[in-house]
Amino acid sequence: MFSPSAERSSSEENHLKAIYTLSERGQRGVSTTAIATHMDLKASSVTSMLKRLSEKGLVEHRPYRGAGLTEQGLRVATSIVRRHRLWETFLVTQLNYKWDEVHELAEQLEHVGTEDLHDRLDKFLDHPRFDPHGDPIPDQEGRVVDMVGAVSLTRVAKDQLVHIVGVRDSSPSFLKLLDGLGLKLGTQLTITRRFEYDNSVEVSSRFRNGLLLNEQVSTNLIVKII
Amino acid sequence: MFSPSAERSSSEENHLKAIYTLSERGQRGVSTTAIATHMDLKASSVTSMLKRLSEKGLVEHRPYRGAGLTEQGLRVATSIVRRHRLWETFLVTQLNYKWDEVHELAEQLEHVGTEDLHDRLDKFLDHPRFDPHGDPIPDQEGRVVDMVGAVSLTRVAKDQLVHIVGVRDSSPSFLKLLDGLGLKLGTQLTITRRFEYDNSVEVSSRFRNGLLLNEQVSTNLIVKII
DNA sequence: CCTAAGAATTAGACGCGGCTAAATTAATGC
DNA sequence: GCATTAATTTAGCCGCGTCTAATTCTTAGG
Repeated sequence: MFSPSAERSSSEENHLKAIYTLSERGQRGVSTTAIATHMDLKASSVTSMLKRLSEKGLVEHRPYRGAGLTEQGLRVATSIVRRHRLWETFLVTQLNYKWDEVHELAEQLEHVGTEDLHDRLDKFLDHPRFDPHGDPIPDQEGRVVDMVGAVSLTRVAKDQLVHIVGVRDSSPSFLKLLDGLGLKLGTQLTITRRFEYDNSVEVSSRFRNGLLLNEQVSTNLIVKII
Repeated sequence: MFSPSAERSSSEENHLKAIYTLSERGQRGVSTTAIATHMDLKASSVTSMLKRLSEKGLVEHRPYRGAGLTEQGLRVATSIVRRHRLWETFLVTQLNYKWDEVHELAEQLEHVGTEDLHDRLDKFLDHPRFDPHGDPIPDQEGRVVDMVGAVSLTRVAKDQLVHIVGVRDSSPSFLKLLDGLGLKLGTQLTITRRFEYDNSVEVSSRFRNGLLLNEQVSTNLIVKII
């Protein structure tokens, strides 16, 4: 019921991921050069890979005009991004790597094993919605927390009603802290006061008023305006 | 201070591992055919790899006479075995895989990343001495717990007299169970029957006959042939 | 001590995934 | 609307890691 799991090489998966990444900000039709630059390859190498991915039905390539992911290609790319972010989360939260040390490793681990492995890893990590860098982790169906309009709590104006959609720091200690404060995904709150002195904020939720959050905490809370 | 970490491919590492494995039971000088059979490759492929590994100083290859690991090759091979068994332990104890599902995955994971990653994984797992199959896990220096001939009870032949020298699972609940069964370090026993159905075994000790141990228990019992 | 069987190596091919250089197409400026 | 330039593709090469087929070495039997 999922990706036909036709054998894919690491390089193929990396190309799909690159197209995925580049088409997020940019428009449809990612240029060969853009992919090549992004992956530190020569354009000619990308062209031949696009041809192969096109034959596999993962990419739609109109020569000289750019490439985009097919429905199927999008599913694969999303899965790879998910794997990457899950491994980064694992490395940081379980193996005590620093957030800036994990990219290369995750880059390798993401190509190993089956979907099942990553579903188990996801479960083991308790279904994190954000990786250590604050990027959203797609779920099994490829859905991502809708980040449009999602910002760090520090960015929100006074009296604006928001709800928590994620955290930027998924360390157990931070999550434990939030737990202790009664803050969880979905909690609705408002900034009632801001203190310039240390950039701390006072927030109120339905359950609790006058909760003081220091800058570190508010920075790591991702919220969305309702 | 460790392996010069010259880039090694997965295939190179797998060849080293094969030579390592095959020279354990066998004598020095592993034949090309033995390696090829073990790895499901053609002999000619092995020959060319031996040549490459020889040039890298990891293998000593006397054409037509067989191959063996150099000092350096042995270090690398031991490291790969360590990585493999650590990943198997991780997959079983943390991701709830069954012991018979993890080999292929570990086979891939073992080639990823640095020594540091595996040292961290080792620490995370609390320095396990045995993998889920009861095979010993080499430490950072490549040393294996001094238990020549020590294996998981599951590996022991019927009617072979053994004694318990360790456990792989040192959780209170498991130790309590062993206590209840009258099994402790030093207890001598023999497998009297094996049941293919669920891989359980029936054992007899001096104090007790016809004790049925399920797979989980026998796997976690490390014994030594007397 | 010679030879035939079998093991091992060498020779030559191929696909992958990269590269360089040449050819081609699209786009831009005038 | 045409020429120049920039982007892209095509052609052809290379190393890795595999294979098959041909060749060479070792060895065991007689």
